[in-house]
Amino acid sequence: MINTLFPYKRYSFINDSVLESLSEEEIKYIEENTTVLKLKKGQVIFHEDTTPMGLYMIKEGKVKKYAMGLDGKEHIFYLAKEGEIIGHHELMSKEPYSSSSACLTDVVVNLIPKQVFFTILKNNHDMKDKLLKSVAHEFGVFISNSRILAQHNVRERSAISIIKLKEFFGVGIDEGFRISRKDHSNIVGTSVESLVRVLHDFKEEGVINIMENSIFITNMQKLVKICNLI
Amino acid sequence: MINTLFPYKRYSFINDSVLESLSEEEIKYIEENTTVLKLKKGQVIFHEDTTPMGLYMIKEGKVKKYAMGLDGKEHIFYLAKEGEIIGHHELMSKEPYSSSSACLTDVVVNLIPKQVFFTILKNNHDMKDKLLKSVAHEFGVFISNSRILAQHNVRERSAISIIKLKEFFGVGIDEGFRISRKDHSNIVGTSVESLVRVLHDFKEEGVINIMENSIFITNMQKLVKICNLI
DNA sequence: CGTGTAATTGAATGCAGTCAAACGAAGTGG
DNA sequence: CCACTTCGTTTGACTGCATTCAATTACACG
Repeated sequence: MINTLFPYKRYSFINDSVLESLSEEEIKYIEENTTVLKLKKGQVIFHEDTTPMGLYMIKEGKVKKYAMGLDGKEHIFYLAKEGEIIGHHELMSKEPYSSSSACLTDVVVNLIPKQVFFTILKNNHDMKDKLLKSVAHEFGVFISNSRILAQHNVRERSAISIIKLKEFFGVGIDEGFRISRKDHSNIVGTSVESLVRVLHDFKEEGVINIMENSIFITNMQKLVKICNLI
Repeated sequence: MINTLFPYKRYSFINDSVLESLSEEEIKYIEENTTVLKLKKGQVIFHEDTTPMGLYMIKEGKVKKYAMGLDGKEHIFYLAKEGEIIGHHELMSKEPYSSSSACLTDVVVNLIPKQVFFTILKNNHDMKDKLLKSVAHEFGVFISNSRILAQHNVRERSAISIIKLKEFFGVGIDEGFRISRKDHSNIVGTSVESLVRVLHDFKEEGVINIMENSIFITNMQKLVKICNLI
């Protein structure tokens, strides 16, 4: 709802929580069987191609989901934050992780062992429905992302990323967000240098401002126009 | 299982059927409430941004799922064939279609009205599980596709597409498959001209052959190498 | 204060897209 | 049956966006 000009929902990283359907009892059961992990910025939560141990609930911090490229370059396709769960796709499809997850900030996660997860899922059909709905929704978001990657140039993708990141970091008006150029360029799907050049242009054009490495949007309307969406 | 050198499963279009869990009774119920549609090559099954009416079961033929780009160019991200269902994501997420579907060949589909689908889903938890598993699996495939698009060049993506298409069309050794350059280029994510040039190169290098517009793989090992995967 | 990492800027290369035109196949109507 | 049209495919030439390599500047941290 940040901006009615931007087709927000379909392009957003944001996902509804599927954990609302849990009863008091189930929450208690989960809490008793959960391991709390405190992770530092940069640490990997799980690695691509490994076997899922359970489900991760993010309690604090921001997380990136990415796939490793040939040259060691990361392809970041999803950002998750407090309240979201990660690793549920692979748990459900009973396949190895198709991607890796790592911490963008210091993070606190709860690891729910897979037996616990499946026990709850077995009885809680409401949660099953929510999961189904959630995954199906993410699918639509993913299609949008994929299309953006295929059909927009670096300048447009960068503009889109800035709006999505502002929303993701949940910053208000007159607030900026901070992300490394490397992570940012891996979200946009370009090189660090190309991103830097585009950011430079945006600054010159008066659509953003960069202070202490934080990005501030100064002209949202113009930025949305640059996205060239719809 | 076409070729052990190619990391087949994770990149394939192929998806398990979720319809196996249906009982005799349920199949009868579906058949009584189903509309059979006969569609010509090129016809659209459903349009992006419209409201789902139901679920489509493909009885005969091949179907492309795609999203429209700015310039009217299609971005094809999934191919489906006999036995598969399409439109289930949007039905489950209760959102408008996030993509369009059209016929690559003449097609026969069964349209199962959404009430019928939901009635069955309500009682058949096994099918719900299978759907969940299916969508979660497709998600992994999708991540792979997205990564390929982001990190491989046109030559590599073309090679990958040829192997996937051979598998999709289910042709044996010494058999070719036929697809228009336009559709093919929209799968690869490039222009028609660029694809043609790459195909020309592949032919000269002896990895494929083109006869009567059908593509034959003549040196799979070399083709896999060109993919530059893993 | 020095050292390593991140960010920025410059220069050069090349991949792939666009535009334009030729060619081939298939279908239409006179 | 042939001229005509239309559509799909192919090839050529040109252009430009974005990557890569290289060098410099800014910044964080011990």
